[in-house]
Amino acid sequence: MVQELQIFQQHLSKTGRKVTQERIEIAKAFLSTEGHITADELLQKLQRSGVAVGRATLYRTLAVLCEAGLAVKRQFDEGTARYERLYGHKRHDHLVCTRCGKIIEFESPLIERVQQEVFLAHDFLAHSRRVELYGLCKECRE
Amino acid sequence: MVQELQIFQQHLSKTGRKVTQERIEIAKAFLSTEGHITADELLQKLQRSGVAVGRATLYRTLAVLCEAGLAVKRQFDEGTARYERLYGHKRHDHLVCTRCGKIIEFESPLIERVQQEVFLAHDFLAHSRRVELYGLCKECRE
DNA sequence: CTGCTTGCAAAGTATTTGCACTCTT
DNA sequence: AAGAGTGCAAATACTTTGCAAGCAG
Repeated sequence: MVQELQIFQQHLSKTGRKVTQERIEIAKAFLSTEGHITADELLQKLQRSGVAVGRATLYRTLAVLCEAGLAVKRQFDEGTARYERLYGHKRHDHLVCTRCGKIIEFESPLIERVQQEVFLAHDFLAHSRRVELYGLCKECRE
Repeated sequence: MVQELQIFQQHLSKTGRKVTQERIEIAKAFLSTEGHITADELLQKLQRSGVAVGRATLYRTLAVLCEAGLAVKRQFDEGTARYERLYGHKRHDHLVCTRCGKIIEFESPLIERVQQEVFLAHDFLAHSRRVELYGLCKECRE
């Protein structure tokens, strides 16, 4: 996380932005999170640690984190976006339990191949993908 | 489409709902659409044909169409939901151009297999999936 | 006639933006 | 000191809901 924080600060400077207390606090809170967090959850996490930042600043900083390549914004099938750490994480896809909301990450070399074939077949220049499998986890079936 | 309309009417009756003019008009407009339409696009389509229904009714009817298994609601990476016809359509996935927004449907038996393997490996009961590949189409690269 | 439906307008979410004030650089 | 950044509140975008009036069964 230390390394990510440095990247973040460098990114701020490099893009002519200022390294503010708020941005650092938000970045720290986000970078000490595993999994997939919503803006609101992150705000609550900050408030619990006694840090009070405005919602606007939160959203603005999350956008910068994405820009810096440290986060990705994802829309699962709720109405709300979730943010996921990117740095040092392997490319992966998601398995989601439709009852309890649990999200499991998985990797599949086979999907990589399918992806390439489809892009090739339709003459697309690959950019990214989103693969989500929805089902019921073991616990939720009991 | 005739068949789908019948299914819709049956579903309405079966669930103790009324077969109203509005519902029929909305269903007709939706079922005569190929591809992936937003609520707003559908509303405009209706207005162009001289049918004036309220937004609320539109949303309510789309929900019933989904319930009846004739439509699916999908969130692509915009903020807006899109509705897709389901009846008689093969299971497929989507290839999306990030510049022009074009959506191409494709099928891949290989993905079916990957899906089953992942569900098995994590002991999930399969429900559905969402696979979207994002890239630049040929036209948008020129 | 009963009560589900409709359309309007108001309320909800999630996120963005304008603006006066504050803090990095 | 200059101007980017902050928080608030208002604005936006999409969707849902309460309610009085309308229409299907």
